[in-house]
Amino acid sequence: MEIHQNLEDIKLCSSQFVLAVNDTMNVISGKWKLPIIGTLMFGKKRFKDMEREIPKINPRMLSKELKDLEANGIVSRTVHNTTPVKIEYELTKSGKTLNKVLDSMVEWGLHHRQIVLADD
Amino acid sequence: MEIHQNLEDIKLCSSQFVLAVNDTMNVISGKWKLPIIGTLMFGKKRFKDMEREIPKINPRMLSKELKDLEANGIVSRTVHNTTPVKIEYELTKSGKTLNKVLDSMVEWGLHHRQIVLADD
DNA sequence: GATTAAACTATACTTTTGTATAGTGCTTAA
DNA sequence: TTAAGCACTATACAAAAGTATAGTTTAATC
Repeated sequence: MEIHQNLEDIKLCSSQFVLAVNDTMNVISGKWKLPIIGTLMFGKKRFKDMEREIPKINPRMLSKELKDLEANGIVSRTVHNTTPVKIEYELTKSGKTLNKVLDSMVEWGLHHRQIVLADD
Repeated sequence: MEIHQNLEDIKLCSSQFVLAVNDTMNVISGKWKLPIIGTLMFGKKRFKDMEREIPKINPRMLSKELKDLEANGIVSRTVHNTTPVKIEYELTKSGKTLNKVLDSMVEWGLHHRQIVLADD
């Protein structure tokens, strides 16, 4: 009986892990999410700034992805009550902690490149 | 002059980082890559085993993704000279080290969930 | 008064990704 | 000898993701 309970615990735990990985994947997958998160790592930005800084992105995609990132709690959008209004996007706390994931990806990517080159 | 050289170094370095992240993303993105890598984390598997273990995957996708992962040096395919032939897939060294990336994703995902739930 | 800038939105389209379903060639077990 | 298992492949299709291009609204600038 106890063994079964533990098995259930393990299943529950590993399914939590799967959910967590999926959450992370959803946040960073797609062609433009990482470039956007990347520029915001250097600080607040306005829409037009990002359009200029991210090569080849178009406003439709930028708008769509920013909404997505906002809905997922990665980016916050602030409207400043000036005339004309100034709108700024920045990473949330959660958004900033994504750098740990990115770091592990940089590390793996560099390491993997070395191995692949060594094999040829 | 030296300052310029350093700036160039920084650009070169950060572009290496971007390439590394992209490599990692390419390896894990798509609907089926992580489920496949996930089952192989528990050891060698045959095609049919994986088809059974990964819910809802179809053989076309499994075949396609395995080829992709093999081409990227994440999975190796071994043909055993028995009759009938037995084919086994397993993670390469590089494939196994992906667990570090996955761990960071689990950690971020769990953490992010807590924050999102706390905000509601 | 015309032009420019910010912050987007709308429409139509192409490409990529994934699904559904059936079929092939080989081998062994009933 | 018929059926069933393995390791896939083939074809057609649907859905998701991304692109191209133009247009809107509000305000500031020349």
